[in-house]
Amino acid sequence: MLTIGKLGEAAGVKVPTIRYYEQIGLLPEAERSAGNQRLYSRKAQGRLAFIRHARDLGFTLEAIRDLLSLSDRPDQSCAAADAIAKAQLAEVESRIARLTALKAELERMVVQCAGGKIADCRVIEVLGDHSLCETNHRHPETEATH
Amino acid sequence: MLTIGKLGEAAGVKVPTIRYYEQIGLLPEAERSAGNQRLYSRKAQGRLAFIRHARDLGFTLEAIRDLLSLSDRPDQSCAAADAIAKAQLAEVESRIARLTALKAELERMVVQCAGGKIADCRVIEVLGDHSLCETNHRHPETEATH
DNA sequence: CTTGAAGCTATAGTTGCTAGAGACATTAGG
DNA sequence: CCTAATGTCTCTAGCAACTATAGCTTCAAG
Repeated sequence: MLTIGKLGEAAGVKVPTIRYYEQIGLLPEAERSAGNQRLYSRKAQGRLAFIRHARDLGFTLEAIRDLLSLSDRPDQSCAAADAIAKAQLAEVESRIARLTALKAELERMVVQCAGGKIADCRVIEVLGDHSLCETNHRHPETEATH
Repeated sequence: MLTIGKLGEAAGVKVPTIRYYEQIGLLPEAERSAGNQRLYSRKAQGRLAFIRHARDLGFTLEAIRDLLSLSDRPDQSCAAADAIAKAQLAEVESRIARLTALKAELERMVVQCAGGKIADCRVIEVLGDHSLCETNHRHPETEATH
C-alpha cells in the first residue's frame, strides 16, 4: 500500500491533484491508515495512471469519467469508447487548424514590424483593424489557458 | 454614443463580457446616461475591437493590457509590442507541436480499435498503459478549456 | 400608458487544478 | 524515548476568462 505522496510520485501527479480527483469522484475514496492517512493499492495506482495518461492526451475529466466507467465493464461494446476518442481527435484537429491560422497571422504581423515607433507599428495597427488580416481567425470556439 | 448592447453587437462581444472588461480595468469606466446606463464613444468602440481582435489571436488579457498601454504612447519604441507578439507566436507554435503529437497518438488509438468488446478495446488499453504509445506526449505545459 | 426588451448590480458557477493556513501523523537521528 | 523534520489532514480561497442567475430599473414602441 502506498501513501498519497508515493502514489503521486509514481504516477507523476501532484498530491493535491489526487485529493481533488477523489473529491470530484474520479477516484474512489481511499482506504485509511490508523492515523487517517490515505492508502492506495496497485489497482488504484493503475486507475490514476489511466487518468493521468488520458489528461496528457487532452481528454476532459468528464470524458475520462466516461472512459473509466466503460473500462469497468469489459464485456460491453467499445463503440462508446471509440466515439469519445474520435470526438477528442476531432477536437484536437480543429484546434490545430485554428492555431495554424493564428500562427500565420502572427507571423505576418511580426515580420512586417520594422522596429520603429509605436505609431508605425504593424503589430498595434493590425490589432486595431481586423480588415488588415488575411485569414479569418474569428470564432474562437475554444481557447487555451495557462 | 452607443448603448452597451449596440456596442457589443458592433464589436462581436457579449454584453456581460464588456462589463467584465470594465470591471478588471481593461476598458475605462463608461460614461453614463441620465438613467445610469453605459454610453460608449467611437473611441471606446475602437478599443474594444482591439481587445476582441487580440483575444481572437489568442493573446491573454494581461498581454492585451500591455499592448493597449503601448498603443496609448505612439512615440515610444515598438520593441515591447514586437516582443509580446513574438512570445505569442512562440506560444502558438509550441501548442501546435504538442497538439500534433496528441493527434498522432489519438489516430493510432482510433485506427487500431477493431470495434469489439471493451476488454479488447485498443483505446482503453492504450490509456491504461503509456508504454504502448509511440510519441512522448508528457508534460502538458498548457491545456485547453472549453 | 402599458408592455416587453434591454440595462443595472451583485453573486455564484465553470474547468482543472494550485496555494495557503493550521493541526495531526509518521519517521529518522541522537 | 524524545525531538525535529517531513508528510499528511481538512478547509478555504485563488487562477483565467468569462457565463449565468436573480431581482431590480430604465427605455422605446405601440
